[in-house]
Amino acid sequence: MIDLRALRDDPETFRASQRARGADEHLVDTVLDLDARRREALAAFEAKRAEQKSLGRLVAQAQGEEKTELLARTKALAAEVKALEAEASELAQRAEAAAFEIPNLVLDGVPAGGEDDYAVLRHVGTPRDFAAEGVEVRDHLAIGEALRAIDTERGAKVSGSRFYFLTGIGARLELALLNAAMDKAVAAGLTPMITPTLVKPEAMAGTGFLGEHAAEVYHLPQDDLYLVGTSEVALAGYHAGEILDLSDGPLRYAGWSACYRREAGSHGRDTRGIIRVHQFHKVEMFVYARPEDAEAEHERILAFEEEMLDLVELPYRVIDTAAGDLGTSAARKFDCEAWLPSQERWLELTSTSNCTTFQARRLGVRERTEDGSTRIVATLNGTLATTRWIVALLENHQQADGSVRVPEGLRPYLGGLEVLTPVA
RNA sequence: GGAGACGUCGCAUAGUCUGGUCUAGUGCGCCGCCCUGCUAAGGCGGUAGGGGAGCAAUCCCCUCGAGGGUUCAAAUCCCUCCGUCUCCGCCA
Repeated sequence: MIDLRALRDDPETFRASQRARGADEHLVDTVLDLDARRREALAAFEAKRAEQKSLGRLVAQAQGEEKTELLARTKALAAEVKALEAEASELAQRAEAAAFEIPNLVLDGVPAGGEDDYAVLRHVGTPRDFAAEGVEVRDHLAIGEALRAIDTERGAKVSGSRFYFLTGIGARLELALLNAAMDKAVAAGLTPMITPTLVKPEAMAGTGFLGEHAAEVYHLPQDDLYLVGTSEVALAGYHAGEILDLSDGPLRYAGWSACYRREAGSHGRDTRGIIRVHQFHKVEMFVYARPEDAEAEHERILAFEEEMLDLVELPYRVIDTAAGDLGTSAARKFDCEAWLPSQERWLELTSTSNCTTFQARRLGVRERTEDGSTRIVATLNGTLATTRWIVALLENHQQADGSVRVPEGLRPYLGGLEVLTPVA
């Protein structure tokens, strides 16, 4: 939810933001108009309501004929009040619905344009030259099957396409990655959390996932609950409706959860292996910060992600996502993409969004300021590890003999194992 | 799954039966001031959130778990939902 008062004060900034996203800028004027009408209707209702209340007080004290007469007046008033209230609340709903359509205001410096208009901020590490090494590149599924680590056939048998089993060393590898991520989070001062994966509509809507991406989300109609696509949803809802004390710095969490995605719009994309699946695990960072600290905190989260990528020794690049490719809630987003040797392209492994006050406004998360008043906080999120990392790990560390080298940072989580060897 | 009790402005509690000076009282906590060698005690005052109008002082509206309803008028009566607790059943 955008800041209506800010939109009223400076609509041009919002129009510019809409243009950068390739979204409809006239929506701003629709909201402006509805908001003006809403306030007008509200003032009319409130004036009439005040009259009704003061008259009501007289009724309580009056006796006999005077009372009868007052009752007649106040009875007529009641009908007017009811009508004005209905009008005001209808306009309030329409204004809010329109305001909900406007995605978050993009930050200065975010590249304009769509999916392909990202800016590459830097490259870290160098992809291996497999040809020079004499290694015939195999993709993660071929490697994973040889290691008896990934079983997509039985995943499909049990649950359908885009499901899989991680077996043996595959299961251990995922646990190793996620445990390493959790340890990293704890060392960095984040509070580890294991979160619900079924949430109420309010939590889902509050994080902005029921807008244009509603088709991506699993819904259980019998219980009106949603399966989360990320623990961000639960962690954002965690402090919903609360007034926080951020005087000792931001509140930083790391949520471990299963994630569920329908992948409704991605038929035919990444159908092989476990790159794009319906269910996976993730350790997600989530931060509540003061609005003026949000950009610094965003850099901090990005730094944690990069440290994690360094730990597993993956070559990657960092991109600054273009406005049109931002989620509804995000004002800026940095992705880290690891090199995928089998396809010779970059694969998103982490994504960190600065949602400024957009999510917190919907969810009613505020802080108590020095002067005793309250104001909306900023929220940020970022990936620390997911099941998908296994893909990049297997491919980048594969060796000529079909084995896979375990990066040193991960060895303590695999009982010191240095090499994953194919099962004969 | 069944039966019952409960949900009030940070915390605790009054108010609900019997609708109207409830414009939600009181205690604790917190903040300011006074008193006072210091501290404690005591005294006085202030202490929820959201929204609207206004240059401002200020005024008004909404919120007593949430949403509806009845009524001239709802914390109070009725309905639905959510949550907490107790007991029973069922399952671990």
